Amino acid sequence: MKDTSEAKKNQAIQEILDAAREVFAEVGFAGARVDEIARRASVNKAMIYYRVGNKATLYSEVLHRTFSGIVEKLTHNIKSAHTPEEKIRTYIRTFEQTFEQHPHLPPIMMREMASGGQHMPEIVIIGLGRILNILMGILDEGVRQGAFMEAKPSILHLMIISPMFMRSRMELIASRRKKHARLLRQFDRDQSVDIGQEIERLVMRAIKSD
Amino acid sequence: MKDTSEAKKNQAIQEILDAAREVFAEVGFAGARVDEIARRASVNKAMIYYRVGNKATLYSEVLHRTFSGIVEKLTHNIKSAHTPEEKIRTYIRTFEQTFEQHPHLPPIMMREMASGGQHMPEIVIIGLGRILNILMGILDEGVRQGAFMEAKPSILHLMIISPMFMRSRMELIASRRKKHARLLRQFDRDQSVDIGQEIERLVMRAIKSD
Amino acid sequence: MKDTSEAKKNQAIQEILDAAREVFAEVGFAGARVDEIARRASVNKAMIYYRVGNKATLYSEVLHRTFSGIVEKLTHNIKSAHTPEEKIRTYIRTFEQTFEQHPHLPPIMMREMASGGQHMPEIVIIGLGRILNILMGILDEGVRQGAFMEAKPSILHLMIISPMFMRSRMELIASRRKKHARLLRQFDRDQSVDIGQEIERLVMRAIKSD
Amino acid sequence: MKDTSEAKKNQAIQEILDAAREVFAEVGFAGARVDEIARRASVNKAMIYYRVGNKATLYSEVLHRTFSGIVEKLTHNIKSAHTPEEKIRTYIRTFEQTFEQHPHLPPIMMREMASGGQHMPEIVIIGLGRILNILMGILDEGVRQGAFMEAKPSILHLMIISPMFMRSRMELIASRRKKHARLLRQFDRDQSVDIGQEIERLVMRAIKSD
DNA sequence: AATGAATGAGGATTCATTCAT
DNA sequence: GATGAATGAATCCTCATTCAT
Repeated sequence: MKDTSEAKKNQAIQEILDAAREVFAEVGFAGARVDEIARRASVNKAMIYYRVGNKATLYSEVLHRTFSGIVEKLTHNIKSAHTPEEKIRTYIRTFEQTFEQHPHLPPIMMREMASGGQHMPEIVIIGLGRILNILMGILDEGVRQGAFMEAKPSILHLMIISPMFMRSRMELIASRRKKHARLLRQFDRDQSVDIGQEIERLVMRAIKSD
Repeated sequence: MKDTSEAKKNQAIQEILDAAREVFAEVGFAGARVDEIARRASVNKAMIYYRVGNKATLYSEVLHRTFSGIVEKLTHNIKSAHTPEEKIRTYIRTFEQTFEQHPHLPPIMMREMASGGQHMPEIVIIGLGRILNILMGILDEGVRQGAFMEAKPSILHLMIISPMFMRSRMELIASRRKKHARLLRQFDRDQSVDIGQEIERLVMRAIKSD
Repeated sequence: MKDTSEAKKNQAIQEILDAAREVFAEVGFAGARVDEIARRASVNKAMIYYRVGNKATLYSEVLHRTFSGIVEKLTHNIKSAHTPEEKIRTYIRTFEQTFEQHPHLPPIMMREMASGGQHMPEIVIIGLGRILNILMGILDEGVRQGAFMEAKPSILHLMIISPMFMRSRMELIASRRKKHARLLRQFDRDQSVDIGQEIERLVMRAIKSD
Repeated sequence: MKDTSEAKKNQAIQEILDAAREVFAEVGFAGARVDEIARRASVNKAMIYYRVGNKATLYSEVLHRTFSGIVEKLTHNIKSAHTPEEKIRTYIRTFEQTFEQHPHLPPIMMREMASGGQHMPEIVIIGLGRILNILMGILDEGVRQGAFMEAKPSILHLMIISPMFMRSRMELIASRRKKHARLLRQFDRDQSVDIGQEIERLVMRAIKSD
């Protein structure tokens, strides 16, 4: 009995947060309407306040859930890689998979960055620090082994991550602007390529020692 | 007389658009308040409607002005470069300079991308096409001359542009979160480096033929 | 068995009404929150509706219990007094004691008066009539015996009762406004005096025949 | 031109504040509806926010205006009185007149007192201090001249003021409860008397030295 | 009997936009 | 032409009350 009601409650919360995530991803915090979130979650608007809280709480909760687990996944995946090169490839592919599985993450993150991370919970900042630490570790290891040239981890990180962010959005734009199909032909041609693969290829060439 | 009033009128419009650009850059379209724009432009709110139009018009106008001229500048700069390598370097540096001169451009662009380019005027899409064409031209030329490996222009473009977008935001976040200074130490260490230079170095290594 | 459950039920009702009285005294009917009452009574909110009824019922019930018994107590106390003077003194002291024992009564009464007695149950009006009748009886007796001057019972009643109401509130205000301690020094000096005693003294002087 | 618009603006503010005062007097802060205030002021609801501010500001403004000027009026009136006895009479009559002219004052004040003066602006507290100072001065003067007995000013003040507060409410209740006319006969009989006069009579007897 | 869940009906406040002069 | 005034339409949030078990 208790299990059922507990589960039902959690499901309601989950549905609310899913809807919220969707809406925040589409239109951002300021553009989001609590009514719309309620509609998509198929719950009464007051339910949102009852279960989760106000719009700001809703947003924090979404951010929190959106970014949690990434570092753990990354750490875990990299453990199975042995050489620095393999680790970099894993690094890239892990992010690629993450964004594929969580397509709402890039727009939310991009908007957060655009607004100077005003709502970004501490944990995300800390997570970012840990991610960069991991990358730095890999790069240092590679340099020590004579496999890599030196490279600035934060910039390399951005060269890996942000094209993926942008790419997912480019595809959305292209799909919405049939009218500009011809203009975006170049993109379309490239769309066939796996972005992760291309980034991997270029990054490896960029950092491998000669 | 007419000149004076015409000039005054244009100056008012300019001030409105400058204020609008600032506000849109900071908080996005949905977060922007017409009152705030009026306040920053030191004009009466009704003046905005009288001279420019409603919020949506204001935004289009800002987008239009924000992205105009970029292609021309790029084309012009690249003309002075001779080898494909020099042209790529110019390509990178031109964007770097553009973002330095127009710091509001990255947040606006990022939000636009996040929202699927809903408000993006046609001219921006077209401009993007032209930019990619330029890059494609340089790459093809490089390949023909045996200087470059093949590379997907759209992804390469994103690897150049988007780290610059993100980087400017990272700095903002770091400056606002003194508390996380230690966590962002890695960034700080890198902040001393010129991002354009590092991107240039990595990109050149990535695409140069062995 | 039945006794226990009956007792438990009554205790729940009592706790609800105590909490309600407290809340209504603090913030009035419109300001009271059913949630808050439930919280203070340590019962489930639905319990209030189940056991007592809606907010209005809750309030009537509180008013009813708050004012019940006063007339009886007054009648009873005055029975032990013999001379009109003693009776007046008893009248004053009985109210003083009542307000000491039921500190929530003055604020509730004051708000009721402020709102024109909209929620005042009939019984309170009737009780007031009886109280005034008692006072009138005492005064008439005193006049007949040559002990008192004539005086309007309703005004005399107010001169006795309402300063007590106000005084209890003044003390609350003074205790909350440490900042104005100096300004309220006059009050503080007087706070040491027993208000009942001072009222008694003044009232007796006012009505005693020369 | 400017005069007209300025006057019109002030009139709008005045009408809003008048309506607010009325509503706050009737149902208190928590019970007041901004919609209702707008309706009574015959202005658009947004106008209230534009001209005055939110509900809390509205209330402060009302309190401020309600209590301002009382001390000045009292001081002024008492200046024309010469003997301490005359001064006390003037004291009483001034309050009586004030409450007659501002019938909304008692309910607002009573509710404020009931709620522990939470919204009471500093100026009201200060004003109260000044009023008590005045009364204390009169009493001291009377005692020095051998005209008065000693009496606690704060209690005497309450014996003067609070019956007036209550009396005005009693009349309202009686007028609303035709049903209890018979029960309130005692009041009705007294209603013919001027309360100020009766208070004056009783207070003078109470404090005059024998 | 008891209670966690759910919600309709407000209620305060905001804001883009228009009006009137 | 320029602007203070005015407002309708949201939009967030609350709260008394009812429901379902």
